[in-house]
Amino acid sequence: MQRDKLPTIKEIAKRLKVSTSTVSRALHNHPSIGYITTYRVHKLAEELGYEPNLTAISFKQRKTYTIGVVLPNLSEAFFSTAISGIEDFAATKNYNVLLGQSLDDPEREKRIIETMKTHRVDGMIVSITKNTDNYDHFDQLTKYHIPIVFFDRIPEKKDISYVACNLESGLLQALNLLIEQGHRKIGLINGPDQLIASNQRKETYLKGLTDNNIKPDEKLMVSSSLSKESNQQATSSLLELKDRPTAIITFNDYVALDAIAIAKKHGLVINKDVSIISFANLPIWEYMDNRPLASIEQFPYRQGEKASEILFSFIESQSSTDESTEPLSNQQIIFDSELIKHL
Amino acid sequence: MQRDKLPTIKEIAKRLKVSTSTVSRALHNHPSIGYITTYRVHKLAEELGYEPNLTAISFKQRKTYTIGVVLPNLSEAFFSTAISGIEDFAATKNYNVLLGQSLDDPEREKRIIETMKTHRVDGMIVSITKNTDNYDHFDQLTKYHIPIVFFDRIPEKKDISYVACNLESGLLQALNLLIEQGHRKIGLINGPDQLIASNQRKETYLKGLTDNNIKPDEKLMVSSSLSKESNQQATSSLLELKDRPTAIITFNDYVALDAIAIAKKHGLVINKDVSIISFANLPIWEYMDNRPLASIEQFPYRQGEKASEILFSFIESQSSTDESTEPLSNQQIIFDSELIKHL
DNA sequence: TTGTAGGCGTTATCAC
DNA sequence: GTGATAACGCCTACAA
Repeated sequence: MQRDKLPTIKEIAKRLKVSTSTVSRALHNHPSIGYITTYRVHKLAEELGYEPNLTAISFKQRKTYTIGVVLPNLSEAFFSTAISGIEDFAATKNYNVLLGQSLDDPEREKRIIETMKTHRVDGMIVSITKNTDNYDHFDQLTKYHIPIVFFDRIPEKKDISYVACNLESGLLQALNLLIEQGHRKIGLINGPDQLIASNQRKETYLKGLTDNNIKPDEKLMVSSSLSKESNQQATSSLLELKDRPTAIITFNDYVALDAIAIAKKHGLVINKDVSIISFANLPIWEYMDNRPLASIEQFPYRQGEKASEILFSFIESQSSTDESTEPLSNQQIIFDSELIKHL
Repeated sequence: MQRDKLPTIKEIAKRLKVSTSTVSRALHNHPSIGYITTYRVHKLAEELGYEPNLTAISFKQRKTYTIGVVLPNLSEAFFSTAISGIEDFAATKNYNVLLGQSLDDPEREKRIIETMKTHRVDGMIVSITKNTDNYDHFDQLTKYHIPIVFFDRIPEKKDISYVACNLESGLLQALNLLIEQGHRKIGLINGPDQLIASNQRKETYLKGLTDNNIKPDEKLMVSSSLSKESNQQATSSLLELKDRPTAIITFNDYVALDAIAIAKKHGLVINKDVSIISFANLPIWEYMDNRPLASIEQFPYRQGEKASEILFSFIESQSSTDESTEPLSNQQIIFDSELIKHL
């Protein structure tokens, strides 16, 4: 009962009184198999409702037709959009996507990577945890020849492939826009110091100001741990300066939400008394009344697509029988962020 | 090079001059294996960095330790939250999650279901497409003894397991709240007629009104295809009635966003001139100035958890060797929605 | 054009 | 306690 056998290649072979290899080849339309045989096999397969057993194929071929995707958090629009891009691309290759959420917990991340490794995924796309500082579990993957493409949150490590977004372009556009509009005191609410993302923002911010002959003011640069309270406090500290900024650039949209709320509490009118520009992760600013002047867009969907594209180039090169081709070298793709104004 | 062999049970056996069966048993701490042997096996396995090959195990055991999850759209907060619940639960069982997005395209849904079937997932959680009207691909799953739990968007079909949310409770609370506040002309912007979800809303709406001795007014009930334009048009049609509603209940938050925008264009003050209540799918109303008075919450995370729980009860009952236990019967769980006021 | 046979890594059923 | 062996479903040299 439990074991009412599903049709297999063997079954078809038996009924047709041919060998399993013939059936296998016929099903793959191997040219060496005669037309009639091929036809009969296909026909019977159809009748029996035969479907190849991928677990057997995976086992035999050492390929699972599955990629693993590990992201910090699916509930962030940035990541859920990215995974759409990944999933779409994988679908075109007839691949499935094994999903894991690290929830920014390095231990959990490690566990996920490991179970995906035992699943023998053909490749992985990973956006690391905020706190990942040990990359051993990633190195382990090379042992299994599992290619990995990092994405957005990438480790500080040489010889890896990744897709990320260059915050510089968008941020410089943002600064230019603000400066054009006459702003001279432009604040920055940055993220935690240990994040690369924070450093990038800070450096570009400094560069953008000095390029425009504005002397950066230490007091205008604050950090937030990205909790709501911290965001609010950072905003307050800026707005309560006796020489308060007339524009603020925030680490991301969530910070912007809190900043906007606090600014309003201070009786300020958004984008009039204080202009806000932030790094995009929300899809619905258009619906909000008090929204940033503009967002620095990072194109998560396209990034996801691109990461998949690179990953599949590895996967496909691996399975190419051509032994002579040398291994593909790592690729680092950096998208330019872009300033999108909210009208 | 390509084939630098990974350590296997066989390798360990050879080195230790024992049989593979001994190694296998030792690794599982089988009681019949001597303490010393067990120890030596574990030690060598560790040294070699042995890791079980799940593809082989899946093949042999007819279990993949993977569940498939098919959702219409990950970029909707409702679903991305739900999948968190599913993923968390699966993780406790050491299961992986194979993800597919149907994007509300029945063809795509069918394809996903099929590839998951060939992957031999141990079970599936599915929220069907808006347009799914053929359930053959689901029936196919029973052939492979793949249990399936439907979730939120469930097919009209007997003998299935599902987890869904009873909209009635929350919607009645919403109506009561509005009526308490003195509203008598309460509009409904519903979704497409063919959706069960729309019918449920409509029926409950009618019931809520009549229970409160308010005679439903056909003109106050409109439908939207859920596109932005359609939402706007539906809202306008309500607001331009000479006897316009003083409160509107919308099909979901996205409709509410459009409705609010249009209401403002009509010069109305939200929740003063016209109160809005909607079915929740957005996480960030708290940041918005013009937000609904309240949302009808459907607890996606908990629903996802519950769906997983049911699914795993099936999965685990299947693998129980006890032949005598009769198959678990289907379960239908219905959560109560709840009205959450936005202060 | 088709068949034979071996093997992928693991577990399970017998034996001993 | 431990070992031999078959089996899971499929693919692929190698033969014929």
